Amino acid sequence: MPDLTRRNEQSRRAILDAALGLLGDTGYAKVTIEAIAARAGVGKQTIYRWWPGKGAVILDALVENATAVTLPDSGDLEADLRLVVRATVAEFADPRLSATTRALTAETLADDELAGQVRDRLLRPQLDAVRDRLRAARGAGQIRAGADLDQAVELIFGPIFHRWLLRTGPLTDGYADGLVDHVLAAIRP
Amino acid sequence: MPDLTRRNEQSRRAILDAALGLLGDTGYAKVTIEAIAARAGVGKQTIYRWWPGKGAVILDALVENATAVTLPDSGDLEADLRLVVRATVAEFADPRLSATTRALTAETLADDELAGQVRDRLLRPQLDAVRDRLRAARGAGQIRAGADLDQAVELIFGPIFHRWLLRTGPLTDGYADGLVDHVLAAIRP
Amino acid sequence: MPDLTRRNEQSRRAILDAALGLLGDTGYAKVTIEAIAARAGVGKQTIYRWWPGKGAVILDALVENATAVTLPDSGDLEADLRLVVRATVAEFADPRLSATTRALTAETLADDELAGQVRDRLLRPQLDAVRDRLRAARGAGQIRAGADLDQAVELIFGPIFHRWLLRTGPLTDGYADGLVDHVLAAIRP
Amino acid sequence: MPDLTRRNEQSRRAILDAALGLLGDTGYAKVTIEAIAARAGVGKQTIYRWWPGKGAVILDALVENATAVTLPDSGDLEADLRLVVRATVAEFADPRLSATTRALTAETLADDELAGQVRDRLLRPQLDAVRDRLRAARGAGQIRAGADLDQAVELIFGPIFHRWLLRTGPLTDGYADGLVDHVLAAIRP
DNA sequence: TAATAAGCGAGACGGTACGTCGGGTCTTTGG
DNA sequence: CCAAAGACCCGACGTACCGTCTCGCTTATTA
Repeated sequence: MPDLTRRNEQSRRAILDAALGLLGDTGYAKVTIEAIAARAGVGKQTIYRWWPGKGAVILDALVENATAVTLPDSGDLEADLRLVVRATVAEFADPRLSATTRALTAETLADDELAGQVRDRLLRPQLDAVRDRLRAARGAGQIRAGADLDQAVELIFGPIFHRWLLRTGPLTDGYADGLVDHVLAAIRP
Repeated sequence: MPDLTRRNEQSRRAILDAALGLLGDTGYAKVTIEAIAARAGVGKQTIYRWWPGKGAVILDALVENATAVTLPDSGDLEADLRLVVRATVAEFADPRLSATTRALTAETLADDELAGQVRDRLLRPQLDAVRDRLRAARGAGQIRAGADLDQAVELIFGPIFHRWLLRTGPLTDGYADGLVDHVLAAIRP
Repeated sequence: MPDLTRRNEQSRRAILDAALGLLGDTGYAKVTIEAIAARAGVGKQTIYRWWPGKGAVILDALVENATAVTLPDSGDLEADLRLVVRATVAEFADPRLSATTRALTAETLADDELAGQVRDRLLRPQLDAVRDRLRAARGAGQIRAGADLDQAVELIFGPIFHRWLLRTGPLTDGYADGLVDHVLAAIRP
Repeated sequence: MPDLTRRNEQSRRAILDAALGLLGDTGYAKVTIEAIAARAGVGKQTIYRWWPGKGAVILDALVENATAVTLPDSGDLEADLRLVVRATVAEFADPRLSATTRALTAETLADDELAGQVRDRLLRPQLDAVRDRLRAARGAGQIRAGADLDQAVELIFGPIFHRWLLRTGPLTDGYADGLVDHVLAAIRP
């Protein structure tokens, strides 16, 4: 196994940048290990040495660029939720960002190990942030005492994901607000 | 464009059966056009003549085998919903059925045209059946008058999809029931 | 076996014309049974019903269009030979005519039966005409009494074929005349 | 363009050997790039990387195995020529060797570039050796001073080729000797 | 003058090979 | 000993033709 201390940081960055660049420029189908290597000016082996496959590279690239998610706690649960949900919906609606998610989801479907990594390293922070905000709201009595917070979180993000994958409707602020309304109705005391 | 009347029904069936068989026996990665053709005892061209790609073949195979979905209307909305949701959750939990869904979802991510077909021909009937049941319930005053039924439907299926894709929790009857509770809470008067 | 009396003359002509047309227009590589059928506005089966393969079609087309060869007998053997040899050389030098010969030769290399047909139906008349002229010359004492006329004929056409296939030199009147000189030197008394 | 220094010599040899082996064992029609690759235990790409097509592979194989041709100069031109011509005729008569020549000739007919290569790399040495011997003979006054040596060479090999392609007669020692007689008669002083 | 048989255009069919692409591994050469 | 470069074996891609096989339709005998 390779010695992490000898890893070339320049190559690492070039590979991650190339992966994201290709995703944005040419679409998911054209993103191959060979293309990443070529765009990064790197040998294929240098990719295989440090990552198990294309999906892992993309995941690393996204995790690297992901900004820490922190939900505001203004005291007004509805307003706070509206903020995250609108942001999330906008992200899925953006073709650029959507492309990377699409790519990663595709890899995920054929690779259980990767699926776990994506869940834990990329999505969990986001989901946990929302759950923590809900927990605070529950403490404040704005939510039913017995409400299952994990399920509440999925009640928010599941429909977005569903609508994005199936294109069953628009991904707009209006949609986001409606979703928040429904979810709140489900968990309020 | 090929003349539909001259199509060989035997080959058509053999191809769809081969596609499903391979998905069940060897897993998604091994399902290639070449393998389907070989297993069906058919020339590759016969597949390309009638389908644009692997995804379309799988879709046709699933649509062909799909049983018409009809929701019971026992008058008890909660009981009726519990039934569908439990069934859906069980389907996603079953490794065999899950494999085909996984395969189709992967193709979907790289092919917008196919995505639309999957939505309209495979999922819509299921989603519409649920929506119709909800409409009846709304007529009976069991649901808020102003409730958005489409969003309600997504509120049900979205979380299941999400949990299935991300493996964030078990897909059990208990989960199904909890989900129904939440959704009902969101849309009841 | 097909009934010759019911053969459609129009189709037969269309096929032969299409074969020659394709050879002239698109080059040998593009001449396929499918292309011939398409250009002739004919079903593939109509070709396979009457000919064993592409080579046989081309052969028939050439035989049909071939003009009867008759060598003049002016009494002057050298002049008479010069005439045929110049004509033959010119034929091989012409890109259009050369293309069909090339195609036929290629088929010949993979099909012994066809090779015999080409020899007997297409070339023999030409070769025999020259041999007959030589026989007359031998009678007139212009050629050695014991000369092998068949070999003499090959001595004329062999080098032309060789030079044409291998492109070892130009195919001009000058070349033709030089060849005649050499051959005559070989067989004169 | 590929880097010649990195070429795998083992693969190269295996490919050439496989090509010749297939030609000998199964006949020309079965010699495909796929078959060569399979028999050589090599990826198809490795063939396409280094050769433009089947013909070029066969040519290389033949050139590699060709023994340097050197004509003896015993002082007796007739005896020396008889030797080469008999050997050449025997080569064309041998079904094994004939098969490769047939294959190469067929490729040649559809590929001008290859035709030039065959001429220059495979046949020229043979032809030049004979021409050199003739030149020596001319120096010794055994041949007409003004004789065109190139044409003389074609006068020898052309008829052999012609007879081989058209199967107009047997390829025996007797034929070879008769041919030498005629050619010598044509160029003697 | 029907009926019946063949040829016909069309093109789907099971195949084989094509030439290309990308996967993941291995090797060479140079910091 | 990492990294670039890229050759290697492999497997699948989508395409082109092969030669065979139905399909209806037309066209000529034969009853």
